[in-house]
Amino acid sequence: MHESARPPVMADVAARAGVSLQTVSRVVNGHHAVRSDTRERVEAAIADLGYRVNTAARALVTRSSRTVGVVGVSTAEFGPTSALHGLEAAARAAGYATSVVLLPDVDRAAVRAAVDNLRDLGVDGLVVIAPDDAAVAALEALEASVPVVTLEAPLDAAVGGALPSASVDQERGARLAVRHLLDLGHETVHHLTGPSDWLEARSREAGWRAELEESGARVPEPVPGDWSASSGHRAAQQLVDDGATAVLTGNDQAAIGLLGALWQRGLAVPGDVSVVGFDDVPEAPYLVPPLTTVRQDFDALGRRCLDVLLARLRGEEPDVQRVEPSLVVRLSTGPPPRR
Amino acid sequence: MHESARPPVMADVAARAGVSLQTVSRVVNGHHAVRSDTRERVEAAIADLGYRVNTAARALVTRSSRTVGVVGVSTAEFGPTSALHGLEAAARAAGYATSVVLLPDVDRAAVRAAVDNLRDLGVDGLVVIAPDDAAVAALEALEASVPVVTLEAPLDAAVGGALPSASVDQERGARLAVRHLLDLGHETVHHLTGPSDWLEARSREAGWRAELEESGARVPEPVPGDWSASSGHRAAQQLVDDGATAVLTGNDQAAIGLLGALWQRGLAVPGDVSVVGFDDVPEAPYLVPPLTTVRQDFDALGRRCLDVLLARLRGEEPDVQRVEPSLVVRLSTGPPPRR
DNA sequence: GCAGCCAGTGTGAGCGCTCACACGGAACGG
DNA sequence: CCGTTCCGTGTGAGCGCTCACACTGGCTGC
Repeated sequence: MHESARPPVMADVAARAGVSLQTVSRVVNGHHAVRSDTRERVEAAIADLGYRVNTAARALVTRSSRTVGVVGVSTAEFGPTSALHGLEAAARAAGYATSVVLLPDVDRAAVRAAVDNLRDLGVDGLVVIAPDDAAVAALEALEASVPVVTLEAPLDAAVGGALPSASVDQERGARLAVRHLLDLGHETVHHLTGPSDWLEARSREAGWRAELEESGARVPEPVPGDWSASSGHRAAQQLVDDGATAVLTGNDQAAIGLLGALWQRGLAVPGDVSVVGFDDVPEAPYLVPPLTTVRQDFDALGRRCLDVLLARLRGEEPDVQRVEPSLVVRLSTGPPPRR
Repeated sequence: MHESARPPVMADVAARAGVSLQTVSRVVNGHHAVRSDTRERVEAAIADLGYRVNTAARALVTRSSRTVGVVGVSTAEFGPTSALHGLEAAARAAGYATSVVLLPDVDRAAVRAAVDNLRDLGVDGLVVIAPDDAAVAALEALEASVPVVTLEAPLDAAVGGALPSASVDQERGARLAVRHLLDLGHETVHHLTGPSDWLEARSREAGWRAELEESGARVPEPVPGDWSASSGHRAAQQLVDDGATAVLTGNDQAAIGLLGALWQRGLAVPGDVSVVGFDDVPEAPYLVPPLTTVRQDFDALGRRCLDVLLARLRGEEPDVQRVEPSLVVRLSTGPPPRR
């Protein structure tokens, strides 16, 4: 390692190895047409000098920054966070850097601004982990300028042209949960929804409704929630008033809130009310009582999502990737109370 | 907006506005020495053409990418995640992009590789949200090459040269919790620690110990944990065997695990055992029972951390930033059981 | 035996921008 | 009325790299 004011550039390496710039470039980029002793000489020079390629210069000429941009929601929720982790790991493995913009509010203007930020950075592709209507709407227009993939915006989204995406089969997850509860003997299953402008929330609700209808069970009015524990807490009263014996919540956070509220009212879970969450957060097995929930592999989802993006960057028309959810039965579900 | 194969460049704008390249550059960079009608003409041309500056070209010549790199741990935990959100928001507000590397394992080699990745990207500065010993050790050597700031690695860290940092006063937080429990009448307070190679965990333990000692209370053997709910769950038996009546856990996740385990054993909280967490995750008020915990403002922490980094980029020697924690008393703490 | 080929290397140009500097002209003092 | 200052603008060079192409020499093929 030499210490000098200016970091070494390719020309320094070329001079030291006694070759041309072009040859150094070939070595750096793993080009095959280089004799192996030449390659070794260049590699030695690179190591001696502590040379590192200048990404800005490379990006300028190749018009590619080998960076993917991620637009996400600024919540510390388990799902989006884990998906980001999976995505970043996959991107890094594929030689891409990851630039993020985390939005507190996912309105149309904010998404648009975030996308512009990222585009100015020269990202090769974009992933949006915020599949609510505003985000999707903001995305539709600019599809042409840079490849965009969404996480959790299924093909059947009611909005115009389908964006390529990776998603968990939410509908199936919800059906699994409803089936489980009906099989336990519950007459019907109540649903505490996620925010209705989220595609995921709508898919879960659709699955819940479909499974109930197909089983000939009454479909109770869904109770609106917003993913948060506090919304689960607030919803408890209405669910109790409705005489719910089984509740499918939009996610585990909401289930936690509901569990807390039921406990405060002296209601037993699952004795009086069975509760199923959605996500399987790491704490789920340790809640009081341990939570039955629909497990989603967010990490895999993030990886899949990157696969879709890379396929698009290669010019392919990738399929929508589906990740299968599964039901994890713990102690928060049981037979309905006897009348 | 004109559609064309090549996106417009500065020269196109210059031609359209009838000025030189340099003048366009001045307008784009908000330079003052431009007559206002010239500026308006240039701005109109920019808007017409849909021109956007090419960051790669700018970075090449300015040797600054206006990007900060963040190295974090790949856990969906509330603290690091929220800090990242705060950091990114602050960076964006300051006109910086944020590139992340999220590591599943924070060993020395991984941190080094992550830092190299980010450095190759040309980041102006680096934030490390993974203040365990391995990370700090990996950081020490390269301090010179790029400004580094750590989140949660306090000045008094036992390791060599202090890195600039922003951190919550963990010791004070732990003292607050211990004080609260002693005031309730507990003879002493047990501690379920975080991983011992984490600086935060050690600070919390130090605060816990100091407060006990200063109060003349017995200092029980701390029980080792790793931040996870499952470690809290596992620790329950030992704590019960030790006759603990009050436990301070390393974080809220561990508290959740402990709460679950106590419930399974039929022990009442706070009747038999009082529990205090650390972090104040959004679910804390809804746990069974609602959790008394030490609140940390991670979002503010992230913002502060970026302030420190920006100060360093301006060439200042910033102070270590401290964020004050506070105790949030809920229902998981009460007087000790009567004998 | 010479056209043809390919592996291995070098050459020149240029990606889009900012920097240091040069330059003309209005404003101002003496 | 001329030197000095400033404002507004333009000029040339060059950041570090990759691209398309040109070149060399040893090899195959008929």
